[in-house]
Formats: sequence, structure tokens, C-alpha cells
Amino acid sequence: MAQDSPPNKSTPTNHRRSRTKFTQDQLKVLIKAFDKNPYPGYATKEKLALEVNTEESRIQIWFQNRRARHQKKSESDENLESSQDHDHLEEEIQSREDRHRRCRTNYTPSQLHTLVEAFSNNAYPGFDSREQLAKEIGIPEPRIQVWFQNRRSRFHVQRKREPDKNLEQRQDQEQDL
DNA sequence: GCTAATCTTATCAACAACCTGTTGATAAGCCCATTAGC
Repeated sequence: MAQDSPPNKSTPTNHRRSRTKFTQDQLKVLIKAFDKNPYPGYATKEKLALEVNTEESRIQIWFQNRRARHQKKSESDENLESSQDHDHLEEEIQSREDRHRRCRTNYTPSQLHTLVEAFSNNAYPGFDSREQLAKEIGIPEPRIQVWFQNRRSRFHVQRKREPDKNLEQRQDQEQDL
């Protein structure tokens, strides 16, 4: 059965990915892009990744973290800058055009079998395990990470629903008697 | 202490079949998510 709790800190295979250290030059590029559009689409993130010589997944995480830290500030700024509505409108249009998502990954039955088996052994694989799986089935590691996130989430939802289902079954049985 | 990495939860959206369920991708997180490396 899948491990249904966050990873054990003492488990050696559950290492995190090593921290990315962005240089000042890289940060300059990223901050400029963020100020222009805090919700870049996949194409823009890919372009930025090339420009600052890192992986697209690192760009995605950087934007997520930056939004989390700057959401509050930008909301209050927006109230002060109501005179700049026109500029905001143009940016909004541009950002809407740039919201194309990454293409869906289509897993083959064999790839899914490997993933499901891995999930049943450990629902919280560390970076090394994810990399190993990625190599094994030929899918990028960030996609593996998302697959596990979705699988855990749906696993938790299913588990929450199960008691209700059991209760319904019991009620049905009682009615039959 | 700052911030990259990771987590859960909710939602969007593509896809297979024809309206809806499944599932990959993305966003938010409010006593402003938590964890952990530097």
C-alpha cells in the first residue's frame, strides 16, 4: 500500500532536489519578466529558461514563489496606481495571450504501470527516486513530480469518500432487512 | 532570515466519445501554506 504520509526526514532516498542558486544576472532577467507578466505561459518560461540557462521547471517554481511573496504587495500597489489602468489593460491582454499551457503528457500503459507500482511502494519519492523513474520510463522528472502530486491528491479524495460509501452500503443493507 | 523546494487542495482544460468522467497542468496558500538549505 502507498505510504500515506509526508516523507520521513530520516529516509536517505527522500532527498530534496539541491537548491538552485540564481546569480544576480539571472535574477535581473527573471524579475524584469515577472514585472512584465507574473503569469507567463509555457513558451515564455521555456524562453526564459534558455536565456538564464536553467530548466523550465525551475522557472515555474521561481514564478510560483515570487507570486506568493509579492501578491499582497501588488494588490496594494494596484489601488494606488488606478491612473495607470490603460497600461494594465495592455499588459492583461498580453498576459492572456501568453497563457498557453504546456501540452498534456500522454503516458503509455507501460509507463503508467511503472508509476503506479512506484506509487504503491512510496507515495513520496525523493528527487533521486524521481530521477531514476524519469530515466526508466523516458519522461522528464518534473512531469513525474506532478504525476505523484495528482495521484496523492486523488488518493486522498478517494479515501475521504470511502467512509461515506461504506455508510451508504450499511444503510442499504439495513433497509433490505 | 531568505528563499528554493515541496506539500495539499481546488480548479482549469485536453481528450476520448458526444455529455461527462478522467487526468495532466496550474494556482493559491490569509494568525500572508510548510520545510529545509545556505
